[in-house]
Formats: sequence, structure tokens, C-alpha cells
Amino acid sequence: MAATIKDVAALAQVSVGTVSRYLNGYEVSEVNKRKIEEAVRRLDFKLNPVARSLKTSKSMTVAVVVPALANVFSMSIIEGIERHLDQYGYSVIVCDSQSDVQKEKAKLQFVKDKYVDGVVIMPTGSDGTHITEVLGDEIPAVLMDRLVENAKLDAVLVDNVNAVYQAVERLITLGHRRIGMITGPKHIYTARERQEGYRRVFVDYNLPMDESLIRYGDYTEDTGYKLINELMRLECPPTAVFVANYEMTIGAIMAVNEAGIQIPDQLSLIGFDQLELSKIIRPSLSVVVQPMAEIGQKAAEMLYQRMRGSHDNFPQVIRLKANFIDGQSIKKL
Amino acid sequence: MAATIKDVAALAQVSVGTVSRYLNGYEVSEVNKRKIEEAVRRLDFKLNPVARSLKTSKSMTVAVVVPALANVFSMSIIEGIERHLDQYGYSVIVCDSQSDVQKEKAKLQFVKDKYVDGVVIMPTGSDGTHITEVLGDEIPAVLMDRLVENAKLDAVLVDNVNAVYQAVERLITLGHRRIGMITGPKHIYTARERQEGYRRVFVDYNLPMDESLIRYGDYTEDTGYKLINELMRLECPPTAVFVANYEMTIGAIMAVNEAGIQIPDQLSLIGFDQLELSKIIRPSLSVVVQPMAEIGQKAAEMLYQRMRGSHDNFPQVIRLKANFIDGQSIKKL
DNA sequence: GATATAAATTGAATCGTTTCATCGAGGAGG
DNA sequence: CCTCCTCGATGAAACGATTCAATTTATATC
Repeated sequence: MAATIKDVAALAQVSVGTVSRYLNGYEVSEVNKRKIEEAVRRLDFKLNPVARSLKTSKSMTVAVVVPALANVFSMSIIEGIERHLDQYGYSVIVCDSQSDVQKEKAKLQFVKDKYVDGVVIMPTGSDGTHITEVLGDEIPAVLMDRLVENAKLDAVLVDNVNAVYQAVERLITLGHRRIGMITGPKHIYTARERQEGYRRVFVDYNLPMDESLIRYGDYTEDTGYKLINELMRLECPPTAVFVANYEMTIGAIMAVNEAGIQIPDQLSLIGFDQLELSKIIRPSLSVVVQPMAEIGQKAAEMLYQRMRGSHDNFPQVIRLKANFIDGQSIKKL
Repeated sequence: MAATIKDVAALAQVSVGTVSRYLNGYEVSEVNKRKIEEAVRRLDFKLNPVARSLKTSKSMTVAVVVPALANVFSMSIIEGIERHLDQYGYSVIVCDSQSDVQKEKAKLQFVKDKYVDGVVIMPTGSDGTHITEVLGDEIPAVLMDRLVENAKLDAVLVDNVNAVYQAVERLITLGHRRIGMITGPKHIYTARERQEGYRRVFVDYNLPMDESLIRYGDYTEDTGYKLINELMRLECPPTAVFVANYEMTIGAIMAVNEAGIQIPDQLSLIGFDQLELSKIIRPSLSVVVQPMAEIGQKAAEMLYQRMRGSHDNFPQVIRLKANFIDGQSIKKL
């Protein structure tokens, strides 16, 4: 059906080896070069990447494994990755681990078996044993957003500690003392970091910290809703709440709306991740936003270097800054 | 390095042909079956999909081409596709055409050259000539969300006409007559459909329609912002506005907030696409929501049938219903 | 037990590349 | 003129599976 390298060789009257050399950018004589180009054109020859992969064990494909595809965070990152790797001829296959470590492992095995050249992964658990276990060290992997234990890997992270620090510090300086925090599961890296940022403010300002004001959700809308209600029903409720991811922020806002709590008069609120929140909600919500496209781009860049065989200062950890966007959802006490 | 089918055959003392039969689910004698299973286990044998692809010309990969990755609509659909196709062992390559027909064509060529088994595409233009031109008819393709001219293809669409009809009808029955509409570019299928829904209500209710109240944006936040301002600055502004996609809805809400326009008292508003909008905005926004996951799932299902060689009633067009979610953003006049 | 039929097995050819040992031509140096 | 190099060209052997014609084995029938 489609022309093969043999057809090209035959038409150009050279050996297949020569055609292959030409196709892979090695020196061939001027005259052969012209003959081959002519033949390629006349046959509309396209190199078969599958056959090539079989020989080279390279697929020009990378995989991105995330706990969920359909959220702004994942997709912005994936867009960044796709855009960056596109220029080098790589394609990106996406995998949804559905926040399940078993599934994550299965997906890694799956893409490994498919001979992907690299993977960027947003791990779903705090342990990374299975990652290196499956991928070995032939397939480069880059972590993003979350660090894991028991796996030496490159990573692109956001400085959650200081992002949260900044937000909570703002609350403190405006006079808040009872500050609620709704964060993620203790076993997730980013959640721990965000919590640490919170803690540090209290330490640095030498203020007492009330552990009962920290609530651990699972990064879903439902828990955001539930936990803020818990906080507000305390006999001495917080005057401000910081919610440490997007979905939970949505849930919290819903709860607040339903309960008719006035923001910022009755409660100051800081959200996470989505600039839009600040723009469409009234009063405009103060939020911590992460540089999502940049995470994707940096991860892609790092992975690309590794796939090209560079082992410079491995494992490398890049930390990007998050921004605190001040809105009108904080009251000065 | 990794075990091959030959190693398995050698260890099990059968021919590679038999092993292959076993692996592909054909009948093998009980005793051979056991021997092969034993060998597979001991060697930790994994079938090499690349080698298989070379023989079968199937890559067990599909591509999804969308105008933009980083929006909820695309990603929800992709999630639906990935989830559905995962069970059959397919992987999903994502491609961002950046709303550029040229790039779309290039991406199609790219994935075709990679031997994908099928593609689902959300076309960026109204013409589909390049799609069939590139893909030929060996590679099945399914359109989603938008129909194109000059290409006979399966498609999964949303009944935009009636979704919009429902929303606008609601406004009419509540007494609104000057109803603004902010829709997409005239050359995009969904935009035309949404506009048609609007028009029909006026026809059916035998009411005069003011063309100047229909504004054509480009589905971005910016134009949503700009166009609603234009509408509100008319000497006789609309009492209600329907915004026909998510990004423009965001823009419109921003503009409304900035201008201090009270909803629904001074203006009734209906948004699009995102249930969240209804939940977090006060007063809760009435929205038309599309069944995004279902679009992905149906598209995947159709594509799967085609990839398996079924040609039943081609080209098949599936239309899904959108839902109108009533909020508190509409005032009874 | 002989024969016909069906089912399971074999092993080589094949898919379309890359790679590598080998070869030949042309140029430089003596 | 001869030898030594260098470089491009050659063609066959991989890569790891599937497939198919040919062959063996098992099963059924009389």
C-alpha cells in the first residue's frame, strides 16, 4: 500500500541503508541525496514510525499521568506540556489515574509497555516506590506538583509553603487570629506543604495555633462544603478561612452562600488555584494562584533534556512561585 | 533484555506460533496452555505492542484533536474518552489545534503518520475538507460538538437549538422582550445553532426580533466582557442577556460586576456550560449545561465500533440533550 | 482398525525500519 | 606507483511479534 523505504531505494537505485542514512540526517553524496529526495517525493513516502520504534525502542511519545483529567489544574499543565513537546515531534498520551495508586501503577506499566520515551506524573500518593519499580531507570520520569518518598526523581513543584504563608500572613496582619484552614489529605505532599506554610506564620508571629481549626479534606467539592460548615458551627468559629485547593474552594463558597454568611463581614475567605474565582465572585475573592502553564512547560523541558540523555544534576527539583492575588474577601479587624 | 515470545516458546517447548495463538486467545491444548502460562510467569513476559503493531498495522492508540486543551469542555470530553477506551486497551493522544485550521490539519497528518487507529475531533472551522483529505477513509474519525461541511463523518452533537430555545423561551414567558444574545463566530457550527434556537423562539411566539441585540464574539472571555458592555450601553438596553459559552459568560459576569449592575433586578442573565457557575455565584446563575462526559463517552463508543470495522448506518449523528438549570438570575417582569 | 475430518502445532516468511561489518573509490603522502 | 586512510555505500541480519501453508495429532464414524 504505502511506499516503504525499499521502494524508495529501488526507485532511487541506491541501497536501503543509504536511504536510511539520508532519512536520519547522516552524510550522503550529493547525487544520491537528490535521487532519494526525488524518489521520496514521487512515492509520497512516509517513514513508518512503528517499524522505526521496533528497532530503536523509541516511540517519540510521552505519557502524562494525572489523578484527574477534568480539572483546570491538570489540563493547564497538559496544555503546557503538549505545546512544548510538539515542537520536537513528540506526542502526548494522557492517563487518568483516578486518584488510585493501583490504577496509577497499572497506567505506568501500560505506557511503559507501549515504549513511551518519558513520563511526567502527578503522583496520587505519598509513596513513589511503584514509580521507579515500574519505570526502572531507562525511562525518564518527572514529577510535578507533588514530591514522593522513596523515589529519586526530577520534579517541578510550586512553593506552597510560602504561597500559603503569604496568604495567611495577610490575614494575620489584618488582625485575624482564629484562622481556619481546609487542606488536603495528610498523606499528600502539597497538602502537607500548605499546612506547613500555615504553621510557620503562627510560629514566626509567635501566636498560638489552634489545631482544631485545621481540617483535612480530600480535595473534592464535597469536603470543602462539609468542612467549612463544621468550622462555622464551632462554638468559637474562625474569623477567616483559607481553603487550599480549587474544588474545595467551590464547595466552601457554596456552603457560605447557602448559609447566608456575608463575606467579608462575617467571614474572610481565601481560595485557591483559579484566577476566575477572583474575577466573577462578588466580592472578589482573594486567591493563591499557581503558575500552571509554567509547571507544564518546565516539566516538559526537563523531561526533554533527560530523554536526550542528559544526566546533569539529577535529581533536579525546580520550585516555582505561586502568587497571592488580593481581592475584597478579607476584612480588617 | 526483556523476554520475547521466542524465549517463552523455548522455555515452554512449543513453537512461537503456538504461543502467539495462546496470547491472542485462540484454542490451545490444555497441556500447552499450562506450559506457556508457566513460562510467561517465570520470564515475566510482556508482549511487545510495537512489534505487534508492525504486523497488524494497528497501534491501539487514538487521537483527540481539540481547539484548546485548557478548558473544562475539552477536558471533560477527553476524560470521558480516555475512560471509555481504557477498558479496550487504547491510549489517547491529545492534540491542541489552537483554533487554527492549518495547525489542525498538521496535527491530523502527524497522528496519521503515527498510525493512530482513529481520531475524534472537535473541528475548529466550518469546513471539513482537510479532514477527509488527510485521514482518507481507512482511519475512522468522529466529530464532536461541531458539524462541518464537505465531509461525511460520524458526529456526536448537542442539541443546541433546543437548549437555547428552552432558555430564551423561559425569558419570554417571564415577560422579557428585549433579549440580548452573545454568541460565537458566525462560521462556527455551534454558534449558528445557538443563534437559530434564539431566532425560533421569537418566530414561534410571533414576536419581533431585534437583530442588533445579537452580538458575535469569538468565544473568549474578552469578547464576553466587551459585548455585554456594548449591549448595556445601547439607548434601549436589553432586560435580559443570554451568553452562549463558558468563557464569554465569565467575561460578561466580570463586566456586570464592575458596572455594578444588579442581577436580576437590573438585568437577567443566563450563562453556559458550567454548573459551577450556578453554584458559586450569587444570585445563582441560570445556565445551560452540556453533557460533557457523555459526549466523550458516546464519541469513544462510536469510534470504537468503527475501528472494529462496523459500517452500520454511516454517517451517524448522535444528538444529546443539554439541560437548562434554572437559578435566581432571571427576573419576572 | 481403517478412514475421513477436524483441530492443534509447526516453522518460516513477513511487517518496515536500523545497524553493522564489509567493501570500494578517491585522495594524500611517500 | 603503491600504500594507507577516510567516507560513503552496500546488503544482510536484527527488532518481536503475526500469519499461513503444511503437517501432525486427536476425534468420530463405520
